[in-house]
Amino acid sequence: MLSKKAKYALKALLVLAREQGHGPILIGDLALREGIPKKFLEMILLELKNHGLLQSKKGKGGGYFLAKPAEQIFFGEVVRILDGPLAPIPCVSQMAYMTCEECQDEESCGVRLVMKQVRDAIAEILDGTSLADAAKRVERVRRRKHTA
Amino acid sequence: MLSKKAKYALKALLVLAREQGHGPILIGDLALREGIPKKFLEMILLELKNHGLLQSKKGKGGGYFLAKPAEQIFFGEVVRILDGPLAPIPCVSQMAYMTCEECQDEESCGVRLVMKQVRDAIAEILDGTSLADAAKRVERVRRRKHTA
DNA sequence: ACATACCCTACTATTTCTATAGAGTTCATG
DNA sequence: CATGAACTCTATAGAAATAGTAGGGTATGT
Repeated sequence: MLSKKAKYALKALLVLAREQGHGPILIGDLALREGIPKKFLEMILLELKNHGLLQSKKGKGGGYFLAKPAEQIFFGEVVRILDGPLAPIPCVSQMAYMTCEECQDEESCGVRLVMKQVRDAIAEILDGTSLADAAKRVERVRRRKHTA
Repeated sequence: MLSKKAKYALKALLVLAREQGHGPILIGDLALREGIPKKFLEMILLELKNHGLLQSKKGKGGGYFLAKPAEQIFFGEVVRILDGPLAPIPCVSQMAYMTCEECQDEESCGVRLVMKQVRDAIAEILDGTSLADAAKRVERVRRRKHTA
């Protein structure tokens, strides 16, 4: 399950991706535009900044902007920062592996075998999709809708 | 994230799948064998029974056994019973769809587009893997390990 | 009758999630 | 250099979910 934190983060990042190059954007604007509680979003963006995904400018004319091109920020990275490992179970996590205490033989655990497959499928999608990719797909949907 | 409940359930079911046809198995035996708190497992198995995956017999010589062939019980079903929808976000869930209140236009939401992909990938794996499938894979690993 | 073993409800402790509050810091501008 | 805009950071708090525990009830084989 994706937390609201991660969902809000991704929504805000997608706006920032779209507006990239047009100068900093206010937290308040992002919050208003995406229907996110402002104070909550403040915390989230700060965390993303501290992990190097965003940069900010204080004072008048300030705001947030992407620290790197939208092509280089992936969904997987964002989710890992805010929600932790992608793996559905710690014994198949790449970034936060932990054995199950109750497991007799991890290698031949049926649950683990299947959950490993799930982890890999999730990781392939989320680590293979950048903000730019998602933004492009959104554009395509919007255009199709508009034309129809 | 898979809850311990679902993990324990799947572990117990895999044992029952393996022992299918050899009569009922005691909760206590399952608990001991898989390192699961007995009372907790009791609750879990009951829930699975109430959803039609298991049958039971009371009194001496009693215990639990699968209600249908291991080929017809899928990981997806078990996880849905114990943890709810597979979808990482309610707006892409098949069984428990809910709109995000804050979303302006769901159809062109980038987060949703990507999470839909994730849901489908998870569902394909979990709804495509039966207890029998997993048991077979476990057997294969064990044999390989033994031979080597 | 009696022991065995599942059935069921309720409760509790801990943790996680979703925020909110409020004071502090930096910066542009007049 | 004062002022206000805007981000920074820590602490706190209420609600919900998670992971169990307790304890009695019910059916069954001998």
